Amino acid sequence: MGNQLEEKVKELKKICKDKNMRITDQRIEIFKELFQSKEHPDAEMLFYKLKSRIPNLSLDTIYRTLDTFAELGVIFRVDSQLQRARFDADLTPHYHFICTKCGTIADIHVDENIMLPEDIYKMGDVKNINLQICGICKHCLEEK
Amino acid sequence: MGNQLEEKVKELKKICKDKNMRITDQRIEIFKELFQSKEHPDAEMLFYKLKSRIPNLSLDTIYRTLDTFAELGVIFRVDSQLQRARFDADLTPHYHFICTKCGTIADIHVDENIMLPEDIYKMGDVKNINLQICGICKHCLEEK
DNA sequence: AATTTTATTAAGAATTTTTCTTATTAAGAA
DNA sequence: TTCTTAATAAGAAAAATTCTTAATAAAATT
Repeated sequence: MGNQLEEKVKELKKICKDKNMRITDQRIEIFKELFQSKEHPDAEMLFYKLKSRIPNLSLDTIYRTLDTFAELGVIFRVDSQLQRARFDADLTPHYHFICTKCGTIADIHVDENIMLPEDIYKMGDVKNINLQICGICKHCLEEK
Repeated sequence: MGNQLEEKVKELKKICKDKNMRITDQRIEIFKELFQSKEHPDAEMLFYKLKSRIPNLSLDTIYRTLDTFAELGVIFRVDSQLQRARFDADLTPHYHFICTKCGTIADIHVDENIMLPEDIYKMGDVKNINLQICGICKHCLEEK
């Protein structure tokens, strides 16, 4: 049970080692806290929870670490990594490819909306379905 | 061609009337600008473009109007309406139901990832797929 | 084990995005 | 035309995130 956590931490340590990243208390504790949480916490929630264990922890470290982890693919960011609110007046069924480098958003038009499990509608009153495919666009890939 | 815009503006005006909302120049021009744009603009991009047509336009009005339109379902917001970055260490295939009222995020686990059209992978280097179902959760619905 | 190198951190300032406050304006009703 | 009040402009304020700099500590080297 709790071994799953240890296993995951071990994995994380290996990834850090492989990437020549240092294994710090902050990194380990932030990961542990997030892994054990089921509430999809934000930086401040983690900060509050970890403050007792790491008294001089700074919020900036949490932001930085979460960014690093998300970049590594060790954790998932639930929010769209868009720094600003973006809008679209096109209401026909389509999704978005978001380039995380240049911020360009491209439409992916489809014949009809993806089929989703019925369970979704049991969660509450569904207002909209937002499918974002994040990555690096062709243009940015060529620049590299 | 350009008639599609006029048609859409007519629709918008009707919706405003039905909802006892005033039909202001600002609202019409913001909608027109967004509808004609294919770049999924943010508030500032719209502000810059509209400034010449409406010299004393304020950025606040744009934010307010876009919010109103999104609420009405007249436009779509591409970013997640999460005000803060939120994270998840669970990497098994699942999606998120986000309550736009209380901010709770609930997991929707699925057997496997949704099938997406191949076209997606032609857009660039896909890093992750983020499916957010937004709405009002059961708990909030009962409170009302 | 001690020393060195340098990545990471803490602290707080700064920046960025968005929202709020208040007086003014103008849409639509009377 | 006048009246009512929703919507706006302007700028202040708030909220979230990132940056700057000096200090710390991880891990490589001696």
